[in-house]
Amino acid sequence: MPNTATARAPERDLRNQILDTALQLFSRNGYFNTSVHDIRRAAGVSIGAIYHHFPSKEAVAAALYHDLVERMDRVMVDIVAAHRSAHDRCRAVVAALFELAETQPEMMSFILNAKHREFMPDATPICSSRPFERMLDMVREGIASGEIRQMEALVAAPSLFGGPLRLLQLRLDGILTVPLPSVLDTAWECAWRAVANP
Amino acid sequence: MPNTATARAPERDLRNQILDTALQLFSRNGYFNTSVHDIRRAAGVSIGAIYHHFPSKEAVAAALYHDLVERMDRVMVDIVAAHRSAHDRCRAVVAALFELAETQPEMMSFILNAKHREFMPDATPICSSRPFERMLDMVREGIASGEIRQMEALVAAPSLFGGPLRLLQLRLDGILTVPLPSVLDTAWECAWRAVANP
DNA sequence: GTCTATATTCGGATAGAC
DNA sequence: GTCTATCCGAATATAGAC
Repeated sequence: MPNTATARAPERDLRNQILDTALQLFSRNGYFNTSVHDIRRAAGVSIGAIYHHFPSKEAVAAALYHDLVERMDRVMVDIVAAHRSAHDRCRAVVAALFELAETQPEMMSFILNAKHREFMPDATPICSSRPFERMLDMVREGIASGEIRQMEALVAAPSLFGGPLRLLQLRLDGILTVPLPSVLDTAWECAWRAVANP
Repeated sequence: MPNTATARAPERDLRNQILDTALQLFSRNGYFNTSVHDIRRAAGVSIGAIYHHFPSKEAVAAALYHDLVERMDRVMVDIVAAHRSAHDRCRAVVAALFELAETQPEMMSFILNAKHREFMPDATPICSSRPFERMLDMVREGIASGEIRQMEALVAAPSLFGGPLRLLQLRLDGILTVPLPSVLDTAWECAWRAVANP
């Protein structure tokens, strides 16, 4: 039955097309300022198609959130595999975040700005998600190895990543007009000095 | 005419009562998850009273935003007047923010979390507001005086305040369970090391 | 100036054809 | 599986009494 093969590809394409469009609109206008009809129009699909693939508008946002967090997590896993020291791992994280913010600003905007508690039933703070947990683990190991000064990991982690993340926000908001990678060295030097063992 | 005196006080009370209630609901449930009827019920006033004092729900949020930014700005002005060096000023800012986050978490949550672009016509990024401009100015002066290392002020400022702000966020989200002032010394040491001239 | 009741718009979700 | 047309509830804002 060739129809299954021919049907499956567009089916998946359609779902991704809906998700891609929703990401753009959500990150640009916000979840509540985006109606399902807006998604329908921008994606060039029908309402029925959206409600065939997702049970509700909320589910679209939830699926999007899930996918993006998973992608972020894969980035973290790759970094842990590629580097050994806490210093190198954390620097790679900042570099990757900066790179992603330039190449996929909608994704970063959605993950960082979206208040998921506002449109998702299970109030999952973004900082409790797995990629952020992995960043916290990197810091913990850095403290254990002596690379990072002795202190609460819950204080060290935001002290290390808070600056770069804030900078990223400024970039997404259009306040910072130069590409993030061009300030990576300076930003990282500041971030690392904040917690490094002298 | 005594009625003007007796009427003016409750009139102003009512407006403030609406704003206080709106702040609580907005910061707890978000702007879009809060209906005017919710405000009406929680504030114990009528719909008519709300629409007498404000032309729209959006205007309630805008007035709230304006008031809170103004209060933040007064805090900054006082700090600038009370301290001389960039180090002391910036530390006082972080201390004040930590203190405010404990005593008035709704206010801080609204200012930091609310995506004002989503419900305010004039898309004013929070970082362009005057209190944040003043923080940037403190950093600029620190760079000029040599207290802070030579670098772009737009990189130094988030590097300095990003950590504390991130920590503040963790506290508001309930991830950090200890009061912020108890970690002020550690957090500030990290923040200042990030940018300080050695 | 404050209230109640109501109008109008709008968006999420469904039904049923194809 | 995808579409069009439609329903229903909710939320903002208004009208008009007191």
